[in-house]
Amino acid sequence: MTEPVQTPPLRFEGKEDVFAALRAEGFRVSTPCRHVVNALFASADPVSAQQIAARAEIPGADLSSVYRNLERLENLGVVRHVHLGHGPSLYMLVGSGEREYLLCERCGRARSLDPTELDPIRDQIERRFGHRARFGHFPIVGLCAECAAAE
Amino acid sequence: MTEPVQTPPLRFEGKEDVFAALRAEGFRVSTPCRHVVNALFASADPVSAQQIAARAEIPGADLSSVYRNLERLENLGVVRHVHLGHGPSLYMLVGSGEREYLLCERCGRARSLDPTELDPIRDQIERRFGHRARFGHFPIVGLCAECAAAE
DNA sequence: CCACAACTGCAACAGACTTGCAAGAGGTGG
DNA sequence: CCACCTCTTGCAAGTCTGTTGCAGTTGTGG
Repeated sequence: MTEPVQTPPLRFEGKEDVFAALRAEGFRVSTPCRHVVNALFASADPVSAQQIAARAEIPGADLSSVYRNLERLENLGVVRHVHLGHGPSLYMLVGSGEREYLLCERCGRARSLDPTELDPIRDQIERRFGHRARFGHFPIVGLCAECAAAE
Repeated sequence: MTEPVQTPPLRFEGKEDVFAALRAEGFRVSTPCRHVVNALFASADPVSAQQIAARAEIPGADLSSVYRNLERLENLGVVRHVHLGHGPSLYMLVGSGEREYLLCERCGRARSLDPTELDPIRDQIERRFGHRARFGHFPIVGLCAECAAAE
């Protein structure tokens, strides 16, 4: 009925791992589900639910099913979404373990980082302001090197 | 017709400065406009358009007018808005000059900073990743000291 | 291959804006 | 101080993103 709570630290090397994890939790691997997972594995950049639904692969993919599958995958720890301010949420694979992101507000590309890479920055912010930054859910928005050069 | 492009580096010490700036740009200072400016000056924390419209001060304040005024004020450089992920955009006074914000995703409070305070952090990010972070439009989201302690 | 709960697809709904337009009201010139 | 002109308003309708209810369909364990 409701989604299960949390996942053990799983690793997802490929689609089959994701499907296996879903089945292990009692979820079913349906056609729309496969479609969403395929879309996520097919794109290096974060994608919106609209973009997933619009893929040629399955013409009649229903948006609500896409959202429901994304939500499930997010609960499973396979997917994360970020908010770029305006526009829809963008979904991306977490891969294995926690990731944090530098998001370019111009080209929309996300650069994935190991959280330890941002620890010095997080520490510096906490030391100075007592604010514990969480870049996992809300990435560091700005301009990537290319877009900054093009400004 | 359309909003003018950008503003010179103005300082807004109080409501009257804002009204004067509006008039100087050819805009009119109407009742809903005053209402929005009053609401912004009355609140230390960022507020949503809904909250502004709902103020007791003027019962029949129309949401679309609030949005239109906020947009104008933002073009004028008086107001900035931030996205807390879910929920509506939150609007706040820029005050004088640029500001950057630490936003608590739990209590919604924004801590206003002088941009120079974040320069070391911005520099460190740029040095390591070539990513030019812009915290003005999208603040650093995380937990403020109190909420972090309560976790 | 069966049964049955987990999904799907559809349609309606919700929240946050946005837009079109006729009516109304700042404010400036006379 | 009044008239006029244009900027603004208020309302209604529309858009966009996402959510929910429900009847029908379909994976899956047995």
